[in-house]
Amino acid sequence: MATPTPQTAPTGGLRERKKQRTRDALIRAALELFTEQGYDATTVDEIAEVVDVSQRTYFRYFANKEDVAFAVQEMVEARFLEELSARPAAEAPLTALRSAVMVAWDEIGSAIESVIPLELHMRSYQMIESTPALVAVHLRRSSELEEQIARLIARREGLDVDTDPRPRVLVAAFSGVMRVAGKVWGEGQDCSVASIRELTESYLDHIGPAIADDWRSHP
Amino acid sequence: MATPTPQTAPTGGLRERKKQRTRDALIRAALELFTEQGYDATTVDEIAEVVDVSQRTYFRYFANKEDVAFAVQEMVEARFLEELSARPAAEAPLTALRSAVMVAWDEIGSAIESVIPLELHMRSYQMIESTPALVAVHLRRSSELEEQIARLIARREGLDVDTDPRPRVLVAAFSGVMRVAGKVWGEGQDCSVASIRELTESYLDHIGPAIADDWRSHP
DNA sequence: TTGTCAATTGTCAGCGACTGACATTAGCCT
DNA sequence: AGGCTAATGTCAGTCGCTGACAATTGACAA
Repeated sequence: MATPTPQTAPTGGLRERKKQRTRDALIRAALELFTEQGYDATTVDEIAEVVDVSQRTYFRYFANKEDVAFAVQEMVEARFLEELSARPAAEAPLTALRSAVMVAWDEIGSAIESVIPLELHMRSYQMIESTPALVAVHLRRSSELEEQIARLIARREGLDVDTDPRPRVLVAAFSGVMRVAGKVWGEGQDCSVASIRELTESYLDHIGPAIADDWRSHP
Repeated sequence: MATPTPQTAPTGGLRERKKQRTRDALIRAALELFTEQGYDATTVDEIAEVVDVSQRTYFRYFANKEDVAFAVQEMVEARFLEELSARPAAEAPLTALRSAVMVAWDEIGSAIESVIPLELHMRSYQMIESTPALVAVHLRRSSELEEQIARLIARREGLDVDTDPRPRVLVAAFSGVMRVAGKVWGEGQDCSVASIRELTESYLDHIGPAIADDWRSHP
């Protein structure tokens, strides 16, 4: 109580660095095992053994077996939110979302590399999309992110999310499209960053026309 | 091999009726326990005990603890798909989706009552929305439904889902909006069927305007 | 009715995810 | 060096879930 708020050493301590290393090692080991032998065929004990820690320690870093698969995604999402907050207020909502995604895709690469090889991350993404248990978690996480995005958009436009349905509706539509783009990408061959960037861009361009009623007159 | 395909009695057998009764009893018991004490606080053994069957038998009817919570939803979804297939080809895609939802909402009530009280189903829906593990499963199920809907829409319009992105994009946007409507309803007070019907209708009306760029000029 | 066949269920053993409790180790700070 | 506390290991136990095998029970023909 009387301590000057020591607060677990800001950054410099050996302890902190060691913890970070263990965490990164767990992520790397987990993703490697998941992508090689499959998620279900991998046990938490295996992951812990590779990193040479006890199973109990794994569960002190990650709440469950699934969470470790999304540790990198979490970084990406945080990056996207930052980018969205930084978009000029003059941009229309959908435009701001689109721009933020594009900028984020260009910048996250290096951030990811600091934890795991980018190629491993790409393979992990596809692994998630083809593992029912992880698809479910991924969707839930996405919907939580949507709520945050909706609130950001509402703030930009000076609206209240609980009164005006447009922020949530727009974000719901936007996210749905993003998800489909990611899914289609995962099913395709080209697993490069450029590929998903293009696909995303193309799909976002279709959102307007798809809502319009007369598909037959605009083929 | 030489048998004239007996195939587990079409409908009339005592065996079939008994199975159906057990299944319904499991659903009812599970939903009652889930809504009363919470999903996590309920064990599969408890559910089985109420129905007076072994835990093993429960798992012969449902693949896991989560599935039983969505047994009724499954009926509703099947009903919606039927309704959508029956919409006249002249209707525009988004219009057909909207109409199918509305008609489905008006008709499923009685079908649900044949298994569990409608009020229990409504409470279950809110229970699902407030249980992270179930939210995840719900979203995954929804996304699988989306794929089916997209293919239906594509067929209506004579398109190929793998070539033309519009069916999936539209359905993604549509489903996102539906989900938000359901979520907002779950958080509100009025848990009647009429209430969710109206909310859905209203939210679907906003999808067009929300995509448009100039929110500030149309408050 | 009775006996045979197949479907349903119960029992049991066991794995893997996860958690609380407590002992042990190891960075940190004076 | 020595005490403090955070991080880790160990252990026991619960719960979800599954395979294997035995017991029961409806279905159907002789």
